[in-house]
Amino acid sequence: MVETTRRREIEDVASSLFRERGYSGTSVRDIARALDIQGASLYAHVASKQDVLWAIVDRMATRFEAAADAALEVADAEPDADPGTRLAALVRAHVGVITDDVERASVFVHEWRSLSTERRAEIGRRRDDYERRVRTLIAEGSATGTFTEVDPVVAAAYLLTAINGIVSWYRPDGRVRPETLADAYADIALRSVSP
Amino acid sequence: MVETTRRREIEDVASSLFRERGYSGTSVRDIARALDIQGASLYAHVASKQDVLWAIVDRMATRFEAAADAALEVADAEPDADPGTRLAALVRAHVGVITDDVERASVFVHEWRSLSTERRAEIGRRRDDYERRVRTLIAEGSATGTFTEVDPVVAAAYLLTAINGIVSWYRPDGRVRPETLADAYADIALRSVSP
DNA sequence: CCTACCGATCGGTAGG
DNA sequence: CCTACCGATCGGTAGG
Repeated sequence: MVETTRRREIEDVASSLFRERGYSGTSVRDIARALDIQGASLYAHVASKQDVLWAIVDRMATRFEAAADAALEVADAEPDADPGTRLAALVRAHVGVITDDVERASVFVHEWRSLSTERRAEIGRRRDDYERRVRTLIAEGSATGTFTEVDPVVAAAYLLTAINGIVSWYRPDGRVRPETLADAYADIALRSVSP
Repeated sequence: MVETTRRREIEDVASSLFRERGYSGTSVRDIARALDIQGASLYAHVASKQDVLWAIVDRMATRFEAAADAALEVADAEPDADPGTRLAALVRAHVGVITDDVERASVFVHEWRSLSTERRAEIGRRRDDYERRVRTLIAEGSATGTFTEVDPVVAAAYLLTAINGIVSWYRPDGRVRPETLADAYADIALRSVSP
């Protein structure tokens, strides 16, 4: 599957450039240059610049969804599963997806606005669904007294923008280890809704 | 000062477009069209597209700095000034600057990367200074036992990305009132570092 | 603030 | 994956 690895290389390079300069600020030639091929040659592998963006964003959306599903499933399997455990598991999973691939994660967080109208709408829906899960989780914790009384909409916005904000500063070769970060963020998040 | 108001109109329109489509995704003609003038006519008022971006970003940087200064000064004047009061005041001030002008704030948060090398470096320094103040505040609270023991770097990153994240979802005509938001955010922020 | 215009670059296609 | 090429648009200038 030469085709597949080349596509992946293109996505890697594009993610990195999109993160640095944005989708509009990155030309097809920029991507090609990073791969040591001619601009027009890129079209042997992709249909359009837009398709590259879509591949990155769609893949990451799926990854976030899957990670949340898996984390909540595990958390629910534990005998002492409460909203706190669930929220911590969700945060840890979300942070893990980001640190595992900051470049694509950054494109997902910031560049989905450059998607074509329909694709943008789809991602908008999926983001809404995801955010709704977080809100529900917080609302449940609030209702049972595990969490303090907060506006779930505001608290979820605070939480999600904080976590997604990792894409703006995290570097894999930096001082902060992924595991440490996941723990610290789960900790802060939990404390921020504690009574 | 006709010149000044026209410049302000240009900045208003540019902020709105830069927020929606990004600096690279916005053309000089887009800005001109929103003002009902010809693309080239814009150059009667501004030297370059880059200068418009700089005007917006520089103005907002100054506003954030001034708001933080004022808030901390007031907080320190109170007899029971402790790190908690100071942090709450800082958060409220920061949120206030954002809700007061989400469009420019959004450009400040997201588009400063499109600044020319030197200007980008200057804003980088000023952002670092600002972030350092937040870290110090958190570290002081940690040391005196007002706050829990946290990594000030990680906690400050969490806090600042959460607050700046307001630019990604806040709408002046939305459900959430600016004052309510400032209170709620100060509350969550304080709780997130409480023992 | 306008018209007329500039060279450079854009995303993408044709045809190998 | 390359060369050659396309029309459209880019930021910006000259000269009123």
